[in-house]
Amino acid sequence: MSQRIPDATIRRLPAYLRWLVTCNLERVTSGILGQATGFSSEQIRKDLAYFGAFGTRGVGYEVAPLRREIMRILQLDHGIQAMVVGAGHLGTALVRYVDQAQQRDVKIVAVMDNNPRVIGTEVGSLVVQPIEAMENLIETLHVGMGVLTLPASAAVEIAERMANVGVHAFLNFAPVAICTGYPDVFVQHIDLTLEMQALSYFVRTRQPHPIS
Amino acid sequence: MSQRIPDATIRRLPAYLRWLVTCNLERVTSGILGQATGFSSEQIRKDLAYFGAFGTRGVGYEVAPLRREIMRILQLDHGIQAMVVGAGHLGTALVRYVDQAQQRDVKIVAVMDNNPRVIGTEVGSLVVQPIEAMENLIETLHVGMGVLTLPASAAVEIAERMANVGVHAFLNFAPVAICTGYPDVFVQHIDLTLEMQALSYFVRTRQPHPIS
DNA sequence: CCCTGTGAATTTATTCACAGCA
DNA sequence: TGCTGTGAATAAATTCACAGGG
Repeated sequence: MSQRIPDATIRRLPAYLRWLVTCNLERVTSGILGQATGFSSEQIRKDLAYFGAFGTRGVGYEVAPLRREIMRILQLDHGIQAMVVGAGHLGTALVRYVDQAQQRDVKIVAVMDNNPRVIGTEVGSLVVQPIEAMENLIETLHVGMGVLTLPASAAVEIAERMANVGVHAFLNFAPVAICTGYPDVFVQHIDLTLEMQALSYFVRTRQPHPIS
Repeated sequence: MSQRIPDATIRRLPAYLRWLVTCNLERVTSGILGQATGFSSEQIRKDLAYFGAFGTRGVGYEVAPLRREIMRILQLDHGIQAMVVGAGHLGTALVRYVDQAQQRDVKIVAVMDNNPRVIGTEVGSLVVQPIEAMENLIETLHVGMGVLTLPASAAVEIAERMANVGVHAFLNFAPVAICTGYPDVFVQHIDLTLEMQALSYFVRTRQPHPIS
């Protein structure tokens, strides 16, 4: 029954989940969910089947239990505390953005910086804390996720320090590869300028489309 | 010689490129480049081999020609103009972030919004323009890439309008699937809250690591 | 001997096709 | 009949293993 769930599936689950919490339906079919999220219906059925038979044949899936199950799988059912390190443009934007998205499952509980001019200023509902307090705050606030929005030069050292006190998961916006010595630390790298460069490959000739 | 270059390779090229422009070396081996960017050396050799034999056996790769070739592949050699639509937290942060990253290859040339209170304000070196001017600006500024940092409700319609006047590539931060009718439009979806949710799967038990 | 280039093997992911149940 | 669940087929990506040139 319980085989390993592929990474690709895990990365799709949050997209399903968001639609499920906003859809205002009691039941849904893989076709509808696929339409809404941009994946194929087979893919969705296969993904959902990894964690048991939730659908009823001929009908579809009950939204509420499906939603609960995805939250359980993603470990969102008891909430995750995240810490943003680096209160520059990106860091502050991220805090405010997540703040206003009203997420209850993943919550940003602290913003750190090492610039004395920034420490103490308000960002959304938080106050920027000095980097020296990092280890203590991670401990007391039960931080399980690190969001790195700082310069490449500092990112590696900070990640190492966070990993040392038990942070296993990172969202890294710094333009550098993070390699803590720990094998079970997971780093998701997002580099906005790299994304744009890769995208540029797909730009090709700039021609107005015929209205089909 | 010229078989199709896989998508996965294209997405890695920008990471190689960034290291190549900052490394201050004349030659580099696949091992060194791999160490620096976090990929395996075999992978790098395979990637680079897709666009011809650039290395010399026993020695490595000449940095300058390799750099030029990657830029050519990614179509970064003649520059790409991008337009950011939505001057909220994320949009403004993105503009300032890319501004200060001093990118010459992908350049943000315009920021649009529909809020009269925001139109006319400065964001980095740009002034926020009204959404009505979008089609005209895309034309006159030769915009080839759209960056969508606006609410889900507006994103689909805006993308459609942009595609109609020839924008083929989108970086979509809005929490919604973009489906223009056009098959050759490429949408890269980035959803920061979804990334954090997927990451939460990897948080598991929060235990300090033993210093190994 | 070192490091590239590349077929072959393997792993991973997606799509197909259809059996089975409401 | 409609939609799920799933093995089988296919495709894509990665890793292995080593031949071959400098």
